[in-house]
Amino acid sequence: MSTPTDRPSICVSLPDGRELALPEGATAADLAAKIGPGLARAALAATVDGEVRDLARPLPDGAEVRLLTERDPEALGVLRHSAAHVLATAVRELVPTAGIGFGPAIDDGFYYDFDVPEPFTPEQVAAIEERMAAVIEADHPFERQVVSRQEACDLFSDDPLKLERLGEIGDDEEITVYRDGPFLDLCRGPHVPSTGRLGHYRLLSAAGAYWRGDERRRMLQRIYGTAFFRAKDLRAHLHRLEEAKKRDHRVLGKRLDLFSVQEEVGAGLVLWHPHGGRVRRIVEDFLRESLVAHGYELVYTPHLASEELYRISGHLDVFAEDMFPAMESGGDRFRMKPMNCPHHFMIYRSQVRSYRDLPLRFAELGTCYRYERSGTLHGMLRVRSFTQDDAHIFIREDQIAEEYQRLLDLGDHLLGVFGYEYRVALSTRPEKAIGDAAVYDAASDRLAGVLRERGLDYELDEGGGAFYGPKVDILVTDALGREWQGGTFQLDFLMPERFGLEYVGRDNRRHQVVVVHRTLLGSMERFIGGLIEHYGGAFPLWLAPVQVRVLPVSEQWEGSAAELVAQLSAVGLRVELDQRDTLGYRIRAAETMKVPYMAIVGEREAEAGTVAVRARGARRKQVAMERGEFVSRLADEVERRVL
RNA sequence: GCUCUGGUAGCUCAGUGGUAGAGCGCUUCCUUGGUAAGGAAGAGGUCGCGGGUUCGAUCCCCGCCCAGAGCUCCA
Repeated sequence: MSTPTDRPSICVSLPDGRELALPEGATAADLAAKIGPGLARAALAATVDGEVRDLARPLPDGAEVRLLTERDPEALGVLRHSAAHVLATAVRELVPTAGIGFGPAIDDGFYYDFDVPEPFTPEQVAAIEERMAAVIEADHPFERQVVSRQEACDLFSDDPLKLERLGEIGDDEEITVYRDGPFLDLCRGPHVPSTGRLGHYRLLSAAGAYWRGDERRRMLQRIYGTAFFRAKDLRAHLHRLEEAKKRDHRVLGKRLDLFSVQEEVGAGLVLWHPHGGRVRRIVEDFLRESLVAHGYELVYTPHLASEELYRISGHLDVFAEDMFPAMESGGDRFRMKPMNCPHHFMIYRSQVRSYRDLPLRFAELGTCYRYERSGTLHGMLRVRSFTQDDAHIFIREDQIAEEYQRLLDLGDHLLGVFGYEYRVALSTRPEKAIGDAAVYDAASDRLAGVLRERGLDYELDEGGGAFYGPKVDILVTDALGREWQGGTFQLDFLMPERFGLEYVGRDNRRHQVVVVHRTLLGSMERFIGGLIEHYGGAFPLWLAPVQVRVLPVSEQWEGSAAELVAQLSAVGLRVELDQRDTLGYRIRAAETMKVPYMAIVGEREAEAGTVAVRARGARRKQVAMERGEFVSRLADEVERRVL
């Protein structure tokens, strides 16, 4: 389409379907200006036919253009990537010899990797952050320039990291550099129009990171930061980080006396203290009860096995590094078990199974041992000895869909009780898959069908499945909005073959079973570590290690208080009598230990046969209650597992 | 495993080349207290472990162990 003017023009379309004519060479910024001065000020970047671009780039004729302001989620990534450049600008000004790695935007902010002789000190990071303010103040425009390979090589001749990256850019790709004031970077962009658009940012930490994420290569120094459009959002983010620190299960685990990890015992080996043990036992009891109700058989298997077992499973070849070394005894070699699967397979194999027996569901709270690398250990969340809520389900191929329905029912029930939101992901056949691709894909399709049927808006991870079968993952979101692995249901077509797991069909022939490996909570360690953070240590009544503290106002009322303790214990409540020091002191102690209820007994209560009930966090808003009513209310709250 | 930082009383931490301190907690005594710390006294330490330097090391140096942040890894 051409217009009868002497200036050639282009036409672009907007998200609302409107079309606008612009002079040839007009940029997205020009477009914004044409639409209105407000948008011209607010625009940060644009999507052009779906690709995010700088505002300053000329628009192609016929493009679909969407102008991005701080309201668009894509804009935040652009802002953060630009913040990374500002960070690098500041670093270069303070340390001119610093080599420049990569500086991407990430989920919660951005980072930049620098090649410097010494790690950054906290003082340096503070100085860099201050320097960034000057770069922003200067309001340098981000200038994009397309250069030839030779020009780029010349520009970055003293920066080997950039030259290496340059070498990887194909001849068919455009090489672009971006400049903001003194800083020039090899970068694909896009960026906000100028450094002045950065407002609310914070540098968070500095630590080593391998160049290209490869542990065989040199270590660079990475600085992490975050940036937002609004001060409020930055504040909220920093607050969330603070909150996460306060909820750290390692800190709470110590303060609430739940667990410890001690040098003399060994790294990654968790000791469950009595109160942690109570929480675990309650979770386990609830889990076992749910499993039995869902048709599982509970099995038990030893903590170690002959190495031969792992030779059959094939794990010895692939995962020997991650297993504890062998123990020799009487000429046999034994290993601490790194997983329960082979043991359960041996139980399955111990007799001839009929198609009528299937599905067969073996569940075990199975303790496993894996020699995780020292740097990966983390409180209860990454350990070397852990108890999986493991199960192996043996089914016929035609039972896949129904079994996954049951699994999702069970998962939904369990996670709901703990107050977790979750989402689901399906991982399908990777390149390296073994066996019949058609069988794999048919199974994936069936799983997808199940998820659709349940109305689940699942995420598809194409090619993310294991080489032996597709899987469905449950990803839970905790109270702070963080995501955890919340269960995985893994189909396996390989192990049945390796172990010869068969059933006799209606046709009186042997057929291979299909195995589902599944865990719902993961491991007791990881799950309860996660629960501690989810609840911030304030467990709901049904899980709380101590549910009630009875506090006599003075020694005089101890007898009456003891009667109440007996009444509460009689219905199975976990109750303590606290008779130390002053009442104020004991209230403070109960709050600190996050005990759900305080039951106070003084003259008034002793005489009236009542109790003054103060709930955790309720300050002075306490209520007087008949004792019987108090007991039955708590019993009911436990029974219904109120959150 | 790698880089950096750290390890002092049960906990949180201060401190020093001449064998060590606080607060909380614990024990005992006084107080019998009505809603987030009443008062006093006392006990409690191989200053992570092993070497080295030094007249002398908790402190300086080396190795190891453990922890933290990040990287890498996670059947």
